[in-house]
Amino acid sequence: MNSTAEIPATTRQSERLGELIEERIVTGVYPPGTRLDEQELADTFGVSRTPVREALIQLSSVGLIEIRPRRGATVPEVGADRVCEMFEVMAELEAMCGRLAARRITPDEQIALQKAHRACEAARDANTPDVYYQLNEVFHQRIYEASHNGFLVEQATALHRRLRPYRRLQLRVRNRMATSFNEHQAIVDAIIKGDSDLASAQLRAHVTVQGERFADLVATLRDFKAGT
Amino acid sequence: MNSTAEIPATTRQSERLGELIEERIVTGVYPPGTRLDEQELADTFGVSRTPVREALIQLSSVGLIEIRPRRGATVPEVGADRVCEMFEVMAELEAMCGRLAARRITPDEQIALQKAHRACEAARDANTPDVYYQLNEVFHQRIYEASHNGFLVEQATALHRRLRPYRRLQLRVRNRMATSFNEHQAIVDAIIKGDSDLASAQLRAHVTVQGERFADLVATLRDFKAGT
DNA sequence: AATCACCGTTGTGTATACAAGATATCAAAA
DNA sequence: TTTTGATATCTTGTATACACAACGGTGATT
Repeated sequence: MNSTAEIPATTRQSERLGELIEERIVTGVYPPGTRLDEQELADTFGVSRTPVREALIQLSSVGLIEIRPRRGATVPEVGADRVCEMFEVMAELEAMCGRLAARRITPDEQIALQKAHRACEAARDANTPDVYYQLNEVFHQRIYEASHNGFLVEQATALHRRLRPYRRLQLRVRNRMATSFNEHQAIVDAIIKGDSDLASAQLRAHVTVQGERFADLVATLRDFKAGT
Repeated sequence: MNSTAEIPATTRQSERLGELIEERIVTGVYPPGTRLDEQELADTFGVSRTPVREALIQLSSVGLIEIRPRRGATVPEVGADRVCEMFEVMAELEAMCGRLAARRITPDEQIALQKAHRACEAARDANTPDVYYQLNEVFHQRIYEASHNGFLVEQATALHRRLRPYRRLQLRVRNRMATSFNEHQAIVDAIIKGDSDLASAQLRAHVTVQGERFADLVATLRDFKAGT
């Protein structure tokens, strides 16, 4: 598909380390509030402190961890309100992707988009939330690409990645797959039709509900906690 | 103004180094295509290679430089189309700020915004483009803050910073200050009025013209080059 | 004469050593 | 008993040393 596939075959350990640590953060192995000791990480991964430091600095500048001078790195307690803010921005980025995609999508990309969409449908019918979750990412990625704005694709992808753990929480919400798929359908229709305003609005709403669902979930958890 | 002013008084040399190098990149001291030799930078700033490397990695993950494994860091040739893409995204981010600001701005922030606006007016009347340029940044920052979305503020500020050198090119375009100020006026009116759609549209247009102006400038330069 | 291979140099990637600040512990005094 | 102060330890920040890959040049071979 993408003939400009770049396989840099990075020799930098710090890059690989960054991914490993990021993985452990988003999967909850290093929950919020965790102190990331450099020596400890170095021992864990069998390398020296140097690549670990480089990885931490990179993660820090992406916003995944916080580094306070002379006090080390910690996984930040991402406040629920913060996450909501991020969903708010995500909604707008996706809306922008949709708006541009409706105007710029090529025939090939239309096919790819519908293919991804039908794959989601299959996952819905099979009632396999995990698969649907995966395919959903592909679906959105297709829309990003159809915007024909490389910088936007990067930004949207990055934020999407960062929000992944919070989106994951909603996997098994009642009727989530069916609702999501119907929203996707409307989005695809709008894009194919070339209705940029509609596509934009649909996508914004689609993502915004996720943010609201997250807020609901947090509120529920808080009440639950308070109840005990 | 902001009582939560955080002055971390960073002890990390790499952080300061990052800013210094960034400064030199955006001001053209290290023009696109420059090879950034680690030892050379270390000597220049009187430190060892370690902090230099950390600074470079940070700049790399922000996208300001490119690091290819075993081949060192270079200042990328940011294609004109790439910059246009970034302006396109910037326009959308600013539009979002305006939309939210129109709904959420507080009385205090209204005052601050109008104050920044009047400062711009003074610079326009004094016909001092450099001052106007500075105050223009403050003006936009006020709008960001009025969106009451901290994450959005960060994203918008970061991209604004990154686009600064390209915006600077347009400083002395004919009537730029007067036009810009009039656009600002419309934006302020829309925000104060609470008309989020209008504020959003005005801001999007305001930034979009900057991107188009940049494109025009590039086209002109290309023609000029071809002519010689 | 042109091309390819080998070797030397240069510079990145990693490890270790050292310096300085921050935290923790323990003791002493209020 | 609590609080404060001093010291010890631990961790980060920086420098230096070493290993290895990439680039360039020179020489030999076709």
